[in-house]
Amino acid sequence: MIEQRVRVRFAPSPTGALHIGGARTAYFNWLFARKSGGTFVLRIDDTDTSRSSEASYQQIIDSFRWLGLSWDEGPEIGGEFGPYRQSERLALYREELQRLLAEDKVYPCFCTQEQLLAEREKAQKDGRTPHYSGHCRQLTREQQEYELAAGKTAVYRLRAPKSGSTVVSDMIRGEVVFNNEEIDDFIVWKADGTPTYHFASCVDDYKMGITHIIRADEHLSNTPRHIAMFQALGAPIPQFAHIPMILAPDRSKLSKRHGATSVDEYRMAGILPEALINYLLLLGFSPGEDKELVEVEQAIELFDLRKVTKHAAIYDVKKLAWVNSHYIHSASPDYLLALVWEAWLGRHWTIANPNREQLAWLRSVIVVMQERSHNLQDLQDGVAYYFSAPMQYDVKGVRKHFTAPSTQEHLRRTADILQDAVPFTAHTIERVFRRFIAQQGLKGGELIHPTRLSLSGLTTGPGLFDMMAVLGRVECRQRLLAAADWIGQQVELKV
RNA sequence: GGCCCCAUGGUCAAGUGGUUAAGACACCGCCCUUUCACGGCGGUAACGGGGGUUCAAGUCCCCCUGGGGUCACCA
Repeated sequence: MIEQRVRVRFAPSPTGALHIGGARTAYFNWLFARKSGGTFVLRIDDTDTSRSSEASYQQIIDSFRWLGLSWDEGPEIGGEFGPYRQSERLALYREELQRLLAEDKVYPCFCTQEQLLAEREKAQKDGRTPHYSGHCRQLTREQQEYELAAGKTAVYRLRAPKSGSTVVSDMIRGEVVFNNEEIDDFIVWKADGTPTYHFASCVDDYKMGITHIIRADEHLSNTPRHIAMFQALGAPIPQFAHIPMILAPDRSKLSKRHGATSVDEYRMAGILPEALINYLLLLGFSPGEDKELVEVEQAIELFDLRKVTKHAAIYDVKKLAWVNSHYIHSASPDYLLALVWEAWLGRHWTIANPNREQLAWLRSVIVVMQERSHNLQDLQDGVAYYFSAPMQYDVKGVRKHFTAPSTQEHLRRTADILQDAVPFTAHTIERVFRRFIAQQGLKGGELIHPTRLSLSGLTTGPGLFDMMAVLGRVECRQRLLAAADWIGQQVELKV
């Protein structure tokens, strides 16, 4: 037996954003291809022109690039089996349809939608599977010609096997047997002159030499249809692997009401692509050796389709958040700075072409904040006070740290002693601070907390002295005096 | 409704006839500490139910229950 080069594909339809379930399916395909030295094909299933849109096509492409899922053949880059958008392959489908028609493997059907609907409803009522009756299956060539000549519009159906059984050999589930009576003569060609998904997909898999079809569980029931389709086409039957679905926390199908469901939404929520792809790997697969944090390179090594679970997984945003914070913490400051750059620029926190010194300072803001950031948002919204003095002070903080009678005076004194910290580093600042605390007979927190609140307006944040070093002496002094003034005003207002 | 798939803690998930039933997230407690995080230590928590097979069943078989999918001129 000749060992065949692995060729897999992911075929999204551009009717919306790339779903995380789709992203995981794509990733598993990609991993399988990379691991086996095979080819990963990206194909766009846009036969449904009314629902497909250029915008969502673009969004899907962007999501793939963002996730780092590169394709070996597909839109934008081409390949020897192109084109890779089904809307551009119509002539090919038509050709295959003609062939199948000539071989009598497909036949025209003139039943109206009303007839079919009635049939279906009756079957439903009688407790039978709502299948096509086969009304037009018996039509002779002459009868077909007659109807066509009369100008009747036709759809085309596959002459599916009516007896025996079809065995789906699935790499994850083993052998799944379907009774062929369950497969009806499904439509392969619509009245509007375009192929259905089942037809286009199988023709493409055949023509593109796809060896393994790795797709979501929901297609398992469709597989005997596809096998019948491949047989009609005279195509080899690919290997199948149906991976379990991703469910919402209430075990229902994931939908908008469950929050973020698309790759794009996670990107906008400040999730790193490395984190999302890592989390996706953990859904339905266990890398083994108690590994949870697995980067792409290692994932390629560890991935094994046969070890994919059989049951659906519920996605857990908390764990995603944990994975994400790991990647945020271990990322290089420059990388993170690049990621927040646009946002910072938009807020005028930085300029388009900073000099070396300015860049170093921006980096220091990242450095001091990244350890306690869990996502990119934290690095965008949580760093405002480095760029401008706080507009207000945390209410609870004020009650707790600004109410002692001596606070106002302590803050002014602190502003003064900062002159002694030379150079102005976390180390020297702390030394000056500790000395002052000792002189005044204070407890550390009695000075540290009011200072933090004065400088950032917040009660939480990085180590105070690190934060002060980043802010700089002048800024610290101004903010401390401003806070002291503010406290003074509050006292007057009360009186 | 017919057919198909699935079933270990709240969630992800090891486990392939003999284990004190891993680990991670989350949660709780303690420690570290100027705050918040991080980190460290510890804890609560699971084989859906019922029948078999076997010396022995989370692991094999059957039934039930539950969940999911599919049966379109959507993909």
